[in-house]
Amino acid sequence: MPSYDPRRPLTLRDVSEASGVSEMTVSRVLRNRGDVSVATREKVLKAARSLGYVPNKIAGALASQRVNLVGVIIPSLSNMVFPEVMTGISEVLDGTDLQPVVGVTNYSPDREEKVIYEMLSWRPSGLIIAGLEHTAASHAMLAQAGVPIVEIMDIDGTPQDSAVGISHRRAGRQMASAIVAAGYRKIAFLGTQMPNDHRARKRLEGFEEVLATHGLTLMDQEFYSGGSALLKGREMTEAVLSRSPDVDFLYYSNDMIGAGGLLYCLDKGLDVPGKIGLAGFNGVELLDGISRKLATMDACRLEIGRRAAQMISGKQTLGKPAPEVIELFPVLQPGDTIRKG
Amino acid sequence: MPSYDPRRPLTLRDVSEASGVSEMTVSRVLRNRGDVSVATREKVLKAARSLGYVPNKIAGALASQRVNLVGVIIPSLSNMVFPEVMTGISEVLDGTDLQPVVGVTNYSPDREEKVIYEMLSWRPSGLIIAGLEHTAASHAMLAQAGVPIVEIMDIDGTPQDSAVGISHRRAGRQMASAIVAAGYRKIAFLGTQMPNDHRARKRLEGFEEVLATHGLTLMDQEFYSGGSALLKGREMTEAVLSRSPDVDFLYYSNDMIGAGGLLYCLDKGLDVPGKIGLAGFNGVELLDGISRKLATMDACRLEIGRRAAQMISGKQTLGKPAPEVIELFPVLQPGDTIRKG
DNA sequence: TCCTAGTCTGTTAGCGCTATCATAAGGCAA
DNA sequence: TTGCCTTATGATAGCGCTAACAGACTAGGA
Repeated sequence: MPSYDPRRPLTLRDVSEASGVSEMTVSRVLRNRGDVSVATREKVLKAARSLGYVPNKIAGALASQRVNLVGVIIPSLSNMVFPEVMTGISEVLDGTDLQPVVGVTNYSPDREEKVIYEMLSWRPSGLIIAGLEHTAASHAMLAQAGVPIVEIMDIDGTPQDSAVGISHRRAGRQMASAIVAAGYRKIAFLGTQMPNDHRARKRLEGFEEVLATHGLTLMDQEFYSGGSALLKGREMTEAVLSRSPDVDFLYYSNDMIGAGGLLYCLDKGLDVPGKIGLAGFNGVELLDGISRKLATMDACRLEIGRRAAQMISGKQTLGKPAPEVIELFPVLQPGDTIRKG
Repeated sequence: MPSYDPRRPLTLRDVSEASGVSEMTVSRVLRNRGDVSVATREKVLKAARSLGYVPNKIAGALASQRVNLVGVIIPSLSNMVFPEVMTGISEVLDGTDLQPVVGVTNYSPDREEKVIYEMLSWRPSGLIIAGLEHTAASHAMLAQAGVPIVEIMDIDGTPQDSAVGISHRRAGRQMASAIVAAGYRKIAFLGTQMPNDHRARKRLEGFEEVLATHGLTLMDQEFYSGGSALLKGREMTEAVLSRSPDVDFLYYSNDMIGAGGLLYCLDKGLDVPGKIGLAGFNGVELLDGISRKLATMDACRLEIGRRAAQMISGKQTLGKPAPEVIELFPVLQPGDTIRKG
């Protein structure tokens, strides 16, 4: 057991003195860089271990001008979508020397601005950020950051630098086409009351666009914010069905509220998908345990995370990274809640 | 718009030159520290803004020996429990100048060791870490870190420094008592196959302890790992019920699989809670939308997060922090799946 | 007048590392 | 032997900021 004063933090110098070599050599051993003889290496490692030395990355980063951190800025951790993106990112970064650091904005542009500022002040090697819509100040910071920026989830717009995502507008259109093709006509939308959830908004826009080409409009709409999504889905569904009893399709902005609605319909003994159809969005695996499978579209979250991480880690080595936009294509999963054509 | 070479990152010196004052004064303005005349302050802020300067916290942290980061080390983000802890932590830290940084261990002790090392190498102001069980090396690092450490979720054991949590053993005992009191006797356990989920293990130990005092043992057990929890709950329940048809109670290690089991029982038209009772653990609000409410115990996650953050931020100011252990007491929520006494 | 106190700004010296170059020691061909 | 390369280690000079102190100036009391 080492005897040291815990109030004086250990530095390279302590390890250097304990092992009888210069600080530089200790640094080389600890980073596996440069030629060090086997004997010296062992000696240093032994000393470092017995002291319980943990290198100070603050100092290391300042000296080397390199920080092995990748900032990841997302709106929320509590719905199931972003943890899965994180999984994809971690999966890829685990094979590099980069580390993700998460910042959460709660769908607030102001908060996003602060998080970007905070992140950039640590001079990360790259930034992965959800969405294409940011405040003017945020855009300015991203533009001047001097590191690769990858905007994820959405590609309906102009990326700052690179982007990986799906077209939510197209996703909305696809779902509308499928619903109309299945013969549903009296369609209601149930979604979040979030002015800053641009992706949900774009899906709805695409959705209504297609309805319009068929001479249709939404028969009813219902919005919520906060609370347990499953429960909200149930409540909203009840509200819509009592207000507009002849609705024959419920389009939800996400799978969680869709599942709540589905459970409600099943409880009420409604004929799903005969008399009434339902669809959500996201492909939340979590919900696989429900007896009837909700129609949905996979948002390619895992793949988006992977690609984004690859872009950042790939650009590490190169000098002048070329902006790149990758579009992924979600697949409609009709499940058991849309009538078969 | 500023015209600058994006390859040369901005420093305090650039702002200093642009505004005609010393770097020190710029630093003071940007940190709101010390006396600076209003005129100078404006001048500096204007220059900083127009250049798009973002301070370099790496250098600042090294110089001031202070890092406004709190490391939060948790096993997973994909079940609902830790995001809620994070919410509690953020809620409190938002009122301070501290910032949480998350590390995820995936329930692996080795990975936890690496994450601790990585975190400590950034010299955070404090560390919040889930659980009391760590590798020897992890314990050594925590002991020598020289910053406040708060172990959360669990208090059945000896904390390194401070701790906030519940007694999972007691929680298991409470649930067993309630189940036995309601007259159930043929009890099965369904849980995760994770040797490192110590909290689930402790709950089961407490549970079996009480059964034993009533001359009972578990009639059947079923374990799973990975996959959609809701679906696994369904499958495991089916397996148990077909293997042990006269089981009259299903105790799940978490609410998600419990909910899967509940949906299965309801689909099969079983008499819940008459013929068969169910209970989970966690108080996952997410599941409120299911028509029948699963018996559970709230794990006080939000409160744990809040308290832990308070302990860290409180210890910021004081010199020698006193270790502190806070026990919270979960409340049994009988829901609709345990017979009324 | 001096002296003190208060307000503002600048100078100096690091923080704990790493890049870079310098040096020392050994090996080996000519 | 010389010369030159290779391997192993050390010395020096920062990285971009901030703590701590030093100074310049103003105001006001004796």
